[in-house]
Amino acid sequence: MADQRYDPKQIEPKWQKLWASERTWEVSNEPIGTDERPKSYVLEMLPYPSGEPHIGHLKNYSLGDAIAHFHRRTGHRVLHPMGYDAFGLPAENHAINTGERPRDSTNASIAAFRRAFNSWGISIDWSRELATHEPEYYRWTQWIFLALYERGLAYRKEAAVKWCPNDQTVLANEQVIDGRCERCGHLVEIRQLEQWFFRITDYADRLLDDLQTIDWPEHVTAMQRNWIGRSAGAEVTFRCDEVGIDYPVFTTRPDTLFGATFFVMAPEHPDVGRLAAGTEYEQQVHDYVNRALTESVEVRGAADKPKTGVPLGRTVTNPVTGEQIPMFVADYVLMEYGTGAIMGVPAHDQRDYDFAVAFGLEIRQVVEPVDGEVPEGEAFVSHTADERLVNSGEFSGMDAVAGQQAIIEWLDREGKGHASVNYRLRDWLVSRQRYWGCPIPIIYCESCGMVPVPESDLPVRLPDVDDYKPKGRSPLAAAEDWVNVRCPNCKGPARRETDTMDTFVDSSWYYMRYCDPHNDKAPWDRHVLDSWMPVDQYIGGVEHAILHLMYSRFFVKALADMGLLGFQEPFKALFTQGMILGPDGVKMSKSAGNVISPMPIVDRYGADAARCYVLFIGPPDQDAAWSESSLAGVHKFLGRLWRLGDGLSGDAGPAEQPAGAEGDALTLVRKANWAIDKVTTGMTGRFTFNTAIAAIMELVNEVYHHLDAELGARRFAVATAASLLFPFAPHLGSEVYEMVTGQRVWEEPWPAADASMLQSDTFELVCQVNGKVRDRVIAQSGAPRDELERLCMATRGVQAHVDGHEVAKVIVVPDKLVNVVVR
RNA sequence: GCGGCGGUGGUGGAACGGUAGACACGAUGCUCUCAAAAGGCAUUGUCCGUAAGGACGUGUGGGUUCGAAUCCCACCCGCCGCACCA
Repeated sequence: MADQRYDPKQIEPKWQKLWASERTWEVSNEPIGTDERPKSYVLEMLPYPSGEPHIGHLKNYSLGDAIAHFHRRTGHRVLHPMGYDAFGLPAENHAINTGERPRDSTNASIAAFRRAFNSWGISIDWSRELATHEPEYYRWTQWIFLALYERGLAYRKEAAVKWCPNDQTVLANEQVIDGRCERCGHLVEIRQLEQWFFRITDYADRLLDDLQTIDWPEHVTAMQRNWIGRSAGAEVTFRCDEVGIDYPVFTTRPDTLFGATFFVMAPEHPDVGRLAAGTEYEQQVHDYVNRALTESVEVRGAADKPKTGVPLGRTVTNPVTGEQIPMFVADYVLMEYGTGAIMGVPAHDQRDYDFAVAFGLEIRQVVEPVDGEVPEGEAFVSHTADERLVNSGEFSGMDAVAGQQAIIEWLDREGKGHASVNYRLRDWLVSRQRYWGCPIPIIYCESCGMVPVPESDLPVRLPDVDDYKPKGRSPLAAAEDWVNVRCPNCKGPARRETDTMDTFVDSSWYYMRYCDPHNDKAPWDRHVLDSWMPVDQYIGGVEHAILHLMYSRFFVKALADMGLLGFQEPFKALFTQGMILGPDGVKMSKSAGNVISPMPIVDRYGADAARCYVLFIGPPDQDAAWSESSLAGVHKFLGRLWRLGDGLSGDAGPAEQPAGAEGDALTLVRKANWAIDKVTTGMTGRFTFNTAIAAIMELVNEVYHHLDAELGARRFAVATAASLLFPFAPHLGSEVYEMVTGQRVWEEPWPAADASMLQSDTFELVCQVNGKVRDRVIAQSGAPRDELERLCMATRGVQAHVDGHEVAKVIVVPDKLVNVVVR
């Protein structure tokens, strides 16, 4: 072979320049003439520009780019854009620490990402690039906020909200992990504050039901189902005659209503003080409530916390038994779920059981298994049709499922309750007391009250400030020139809203802006939007399973209801990539000291090797540890392909499959077609790029083993390898394809496997005795069953194990194996 | 506790119910070379055996089947999400 070497530093910039100057990956919103190719929108989650890109970005965009290239070459008009999720706390904290303005550090990081994407050769339509911190973008974020506001989907309300004392801002429920701030890890406090919310709970049912219409990984839809937390049951009214008030409770087990022997309210319930007033427990209740309110989210929420509580000194009426049952206040009841009060059914709820034991309350069994025992010392919580109601008046004897229905109907007739559904999902808290975010376009007027900024005044620009330090209110509040405005209505003195939006608002619609990125009349033209959306393949990390992916679904549904778009789901298919762990198998982090940066890797081995390696490392949806030696192996493989191409470069010609190939040539032609089939299958569905690349390696190995095969066959095999490799290693794929054929590989259609070449004339017949392989023999493809049986029985290995035994049965699987069953 | 995912050589991982371990890393040997780098070729699940060959092997225990890593049941272990949600 020639003594030249594969040199990515020569090859990669050459192709990058060509693609940039020819704007190869740009796609028009108005296809010219007779372009009737189907559209395909391939999108990776946009990066958050903070510092330099890391190895996870390389994997994310290598995955998406491979899919985009495959779709292009299989006849699609592919939209594959890029942008930056530019607002956010890290840039602001960086500013507090260093004094560097968020805008400057963010723009520097964006430049680093742009450089990286170019040096990796990602096929991006750069004409659609956007960043969420630019007024041209956030003008429309504000516009959407106001559209939600007009329809009552954005509202301001005082509520008990989660507050991070370190970041000095409120957080959405979704941003609190185990009682701690997801960003900084500080314990979160509860504060009673007036804040902005989006009414996502209005969409709970649709967000749940429509999960069935999208092709997402099971674990992600499961997480969303879980998070929405829909429970069906009943609302049942318990009346407190002493004060003359009805207290509804929510229960998923109305069939156990006859077993409700006490009643519990959350410490935050507004009636707790009034109910206890004048009773012997007044002081105790007061103290208990105060203590509960000051407890941290983490302590209060601990599942194994012993049950505590205080009697209220009052009773309510159990609506089915008519009994007076005692009322309590206890912190295991949460104000934010259901009605903030529960019926206590100790026999059939473990928490109620624990409470009843602690307070010596009656435990009354009202459901029993048809056969089997009720467990001792714990609640019997099972709920199936194999269980019967007992001690339940007219409902006794019914099975638990039917009994539940019957009791709901009875409650409905008597006006004491009705079927009801509850959700765990809370409304999305979107306001933040921080600087580096999209300003909320609302003005507070002394006489007109809350006034939306008129559309003609958008965007409300984020002003420059000098002090980013959080002080419990937005740093914007100090920008007096900006804050003080005239009321758009009455022209009187007014003040701007100084909170900014959660950055998840920005990223809830960016994928739509890509479709019509330069529109300055509207966030998008609906016809253009509907022609590209929904995203056909979305690719990103699983860490957004709930936050970004649910907020975006909510946005699309809300905007669809306004007639602004004509689809119900933003992301038709989702792929969640696994993480790349450090060489030690531990998640990469500065503290673990195991961070692998993509830039030196690309510099040393080339972008193609880096891209192929992160795809070859394992199934792309699974985590995998970094291995430099495996990366070197991939680099070696690329060099092997390059040398084959180099060797054929003097004989460049069409890469057609040679007709009538025989011997070595036929072997190569078959292997090439086998690889086409393998790679094509791997590109669809599960994205098994690791095995696709392995198939190309096999093809390349096969060429090395048949270097004497005739030129046409070698050229076909090498060109095919380059063509198949192109989505993973676009520079080398282009280089080798050009060396061998003189053509541009990305302008070639994706190769189609020749079905007649996928099967050979003969095959190796596996000969088993009692399911164990005892021999192998070459047989003609398509040979009849009796012929295969005869061949198998004649082998030495089979005879040795059949000898002296009675043949009970022979199983023949044509073109595969024969299994002789002996006794 | 609820929901989801996983457990295969020294390592990463392959395997429509049909040859377990493709491909790659690592290791060993050979080769090219004055030499090295780089390359090429070969071997490589474990155990017994010089070999032919055999036995054992996909977390554990059962089951279905001519045949199970794959399907079913019961467990064990690990990871992820949710969780005093009534």
